[in-house]
Amino acid sequence: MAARVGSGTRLRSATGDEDTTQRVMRAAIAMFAERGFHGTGIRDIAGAAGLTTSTLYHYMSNKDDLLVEIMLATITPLREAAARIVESIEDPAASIAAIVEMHVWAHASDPPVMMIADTELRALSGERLKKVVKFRDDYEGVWRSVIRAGVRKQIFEVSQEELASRALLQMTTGVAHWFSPSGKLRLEQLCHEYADWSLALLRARHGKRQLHYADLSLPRPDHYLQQP
Amino acid sequence: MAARVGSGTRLRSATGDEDTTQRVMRAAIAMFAERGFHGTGIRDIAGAAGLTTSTLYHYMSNKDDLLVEIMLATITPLREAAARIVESIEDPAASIAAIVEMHVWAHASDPPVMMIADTELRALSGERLKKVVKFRDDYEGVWRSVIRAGVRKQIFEVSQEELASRALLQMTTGVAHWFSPSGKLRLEQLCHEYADWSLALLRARHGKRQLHYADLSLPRPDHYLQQP
DNA sequence: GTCTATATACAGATAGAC
DNA sequence: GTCTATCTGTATATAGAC
Repeated sequence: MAARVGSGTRLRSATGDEDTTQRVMRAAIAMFAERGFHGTGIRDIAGAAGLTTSTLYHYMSNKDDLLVEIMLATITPLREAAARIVESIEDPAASIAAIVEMHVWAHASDPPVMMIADTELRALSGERLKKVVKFRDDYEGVWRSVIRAGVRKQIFEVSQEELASRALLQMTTGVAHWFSPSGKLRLEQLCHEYADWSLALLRARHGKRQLHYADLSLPRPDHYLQQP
Repeated sequence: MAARVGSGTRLRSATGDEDTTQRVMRAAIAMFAERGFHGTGIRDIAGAAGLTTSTLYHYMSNKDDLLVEIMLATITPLREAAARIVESIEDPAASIAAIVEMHVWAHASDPPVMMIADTELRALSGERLKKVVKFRDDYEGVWRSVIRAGVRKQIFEVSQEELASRALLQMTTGVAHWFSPSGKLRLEQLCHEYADWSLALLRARHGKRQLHYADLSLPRPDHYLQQP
């Protein structure tokens, strides 16, 4: 049986045939990112995947579910990586730096899919919307709790913790809107820069000394994104 | 003659009758912000404005031009306010703080229209896109040049000036995506907070002393948005 | 699994009466 | 300036042959 997007199927099936499903996903991602969900027709997706519209419907249940699947497949790895980070790093300053680096890495590595997750929530409604929002809120909750922990331990100094976490999330998510790998900036350097700015914004310090990214020793930005 | 959106007409006509034009604009803004440009039908706009679709076309030339008009009317005041700020404030730290406050004020005061300007560029193409992008780039250019000036005078300390200006813009623009006036946070307090964070991110200092928002004395965040 | 053909609804936009 | 009626194209989705 083929892997069919929607209807609770997973991204990859164990019984072969997932190449086409993957091609459909990537085609939809490219089009949604460029023209938006409502700006993209079912014919556009089919054409980009090299299928007719009827054949396309063999690989997905409908356009809405395809979007949900794309979003969940996008947010889930971020959530898992964030969980691994808070599990393995105690210091809130190092944690938030690692989370920021992971987040920026993911957004710069695949801007189209991240842009969709960032901007197309409004195309959903009802149960579909609820499901995706829950995933996103869980993820953002990790950011908030790390910042709260840092404030409690007097490592960070911000009065509005939730506000600060939103500010950091928006700043870092924005990378997906302009980053292109051809740019002169190396990906790792980009991650370091944003992590350092995040520490500055939170006025991170150990004792009296202001904390910089260079004071920490973290694994590569994509370390926690890798499956264990 | 009525003020007709598109075809180079201005937002307000001198010959009465602009009430309906305004109502059309506000209706379109509300719908575009909620469902997106492509997710909004011409019938939705007409309905929200209390008109039939035919009558709607009496007040606009077409849907694309309506979007362009909304975007230009949104960006223009920001651009003008930013110009007034750099004209009247010499210190780059005070300038960037004032620009951030103005920007956040505008985005929190009217989230829907700012969200549209932020997310619906991809709905445009050709000449229309070029025109709006030029306006936006001009505005963002002011941020960059202020940051550059601060780095030159050794008031700011960032290695990637363009990157920093993008980070600040994205962080502050994000306010439009969640702010609701019913929140417990006062609007002015919000502006101060973001301005302070921006100074922290840029590692602003006068001499050896790190600069905080409280060290500056700026007019109210909306001061420069008012017409002279 | 893939196709041709098509059902059904809705999109943006206009004609022309009043 | 506003309406009713409608044109024309395209949208999502499906039926059913191969």
